[in-house]
Amino acid sequence: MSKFRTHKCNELNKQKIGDKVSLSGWINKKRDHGNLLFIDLRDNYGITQCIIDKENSNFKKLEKIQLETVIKIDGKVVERTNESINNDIETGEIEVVIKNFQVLGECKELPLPVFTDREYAEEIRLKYRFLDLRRKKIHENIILRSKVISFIRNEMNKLGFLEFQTPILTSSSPEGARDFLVPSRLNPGKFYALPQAPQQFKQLVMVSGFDKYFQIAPCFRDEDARADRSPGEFYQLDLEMSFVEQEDVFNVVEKLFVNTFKKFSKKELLFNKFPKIAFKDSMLKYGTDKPDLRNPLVIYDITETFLRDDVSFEIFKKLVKSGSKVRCIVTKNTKDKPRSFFDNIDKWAKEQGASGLAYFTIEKEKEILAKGPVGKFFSKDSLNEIMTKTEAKVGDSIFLACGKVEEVEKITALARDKIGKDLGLIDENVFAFCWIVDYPMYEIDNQTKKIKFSHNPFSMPQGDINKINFEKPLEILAYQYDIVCNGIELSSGAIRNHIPDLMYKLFDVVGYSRSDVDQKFSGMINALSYGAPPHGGIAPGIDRIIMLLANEKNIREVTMFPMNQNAQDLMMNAPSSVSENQLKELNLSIKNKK
RNA sequence: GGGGGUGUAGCUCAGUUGGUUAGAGCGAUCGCCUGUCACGCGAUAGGUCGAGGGUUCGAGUCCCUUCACUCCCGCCA
Repeated sequence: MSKFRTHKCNELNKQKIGDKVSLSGWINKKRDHGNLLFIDLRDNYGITQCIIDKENSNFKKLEKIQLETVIKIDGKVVERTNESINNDIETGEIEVVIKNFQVLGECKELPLPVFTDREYAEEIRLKYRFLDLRRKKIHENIILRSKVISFIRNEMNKLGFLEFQTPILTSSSPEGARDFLVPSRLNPGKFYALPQAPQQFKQLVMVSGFDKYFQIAPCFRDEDARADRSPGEFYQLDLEMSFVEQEDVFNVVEKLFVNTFKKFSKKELLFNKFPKIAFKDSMLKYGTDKPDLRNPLVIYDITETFLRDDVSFEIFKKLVKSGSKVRCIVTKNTKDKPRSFFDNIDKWAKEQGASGLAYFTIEKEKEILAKGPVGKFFSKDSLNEIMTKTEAKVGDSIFLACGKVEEVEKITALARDKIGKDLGLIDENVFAFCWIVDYPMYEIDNQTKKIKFSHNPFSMPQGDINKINFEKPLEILAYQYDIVCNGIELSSGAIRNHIPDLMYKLFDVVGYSRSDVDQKFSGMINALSYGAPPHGGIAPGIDRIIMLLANEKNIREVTMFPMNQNAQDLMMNAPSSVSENQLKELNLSIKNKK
């Protein structure tokens, strides 16, 4: 028997009435009636109400004890009267009459309350994370995280995947995010980099003949944080398979997701078979490559209508002539919405940095006409054209944006979310998964105007590899895919290019010479030259999966010890200064101390 | 790097048009209370109004600068 307890705080019930028991835990709450004291004792498993009265010599001491003190109590289980049963807790039919108690861990005055559902400032939560983590919701989130990871691990094992660890200290890679660097003591002036993902290693695992690999892999990227993006580090379910095509990866991952989400959430899956949307179509219909498919709104391109002579919307017409696009969103049956509904959206769009959203409502009097600030610019025939293109009906409204393709995609994507939410079109009780496929191999870098890899440089281009037209690189598609759920990008993956010659040609397009490639990716390119199997994989983000399952909007709510937005750990005081001696050993000196 | 929001007691927040000694709830301390489960009642302590500067007879409130936290843009193959 344990020195500290005979039962956990969720275990006692009517069957145990009369038993002498010991419990250990935190004092969650006290209710002091002067001559009678209730103590809610909490541990990881639950809460048990303990009770003591003034007849007991321990009464005065317990009355004074701080909340969150860790104590052990010895006592007897007694039945509660019918009126005093508490159905909110598992042990609500009984209580423990305290005989003796012992303080196991004292508690100073609390900097933040543990027993409350109230939200409080992030800063104090992070500094006292160990207290914050005692609170119900986040405590449960972290337990959920453990269970999900354990479930995934088990599923992967069942599917024949082998779990391997790959190095944490590795080399800096020229592509992608900013690296975290670690100075090498034994190699002065040189640095390791923490892996942004075990990308090259997992491919090497395939070349090494292990066939199916996975890992709950820590990934490190020195980029700025967002609500759904931890600064610094996060976890991926990294996986890779040999002798597979895109569909084979899809089948494995889709099953895994369906099983995981059905097991850990009450929400319905909108699609058991995830729809596949080509990148190009997604950009057109949703303005983004991470569409929220819970939202029924769709974006239409009606640029051509603005070339008509009977459309007199001169601002847009002028822009269209200089290459701009007009995209629109149709809202069903909104003709009776108040003017403020439309104006709010226009105002909101301006706050997003767009020039606003024009709108009109289609009505029918003698004939079809458009009402609203820009309605007068449209003829009957032009409206009919728009109605055909967009399947809009009388009574529907149309929100219009005009601009360069990227601008118009961005604002319509945001507007689609905004209008969907405003109109209550989004079902919060479903998960809508989809695959985004057929990513382009390359894109134009907006800053440098040069061509660059749009995703992973190791992806396999689509089509006959002997007939790829390297003269038109922007037209080359890759076997590159993402999983998106409810507008959140959960994973991206690819079938890899395992053919060195092809790799050189693809890198040549972005200006890497053969020797550049040999140098920067020596491990990879060398390995691919010694008999590499065709292979591919994907890497779903664990933290975001847990976010969805826990119904949280912020990744810190599912991360045990997160850093703040400035990548500082307020509890451990990281990052911190180091001694001169440490710097000296590493051959480093700090240039500007501030 | 840029934009928005927030910053008042240990915690969560209120504080009107610039006007007396800056308030409430929770927590803390002290007292009362034997059936609560957000127990109740009474009292006490607790404040660099994030910091600095300015306007003013007078600033928590207005202006400027700055710091911290947060959300977004950039960034994240």
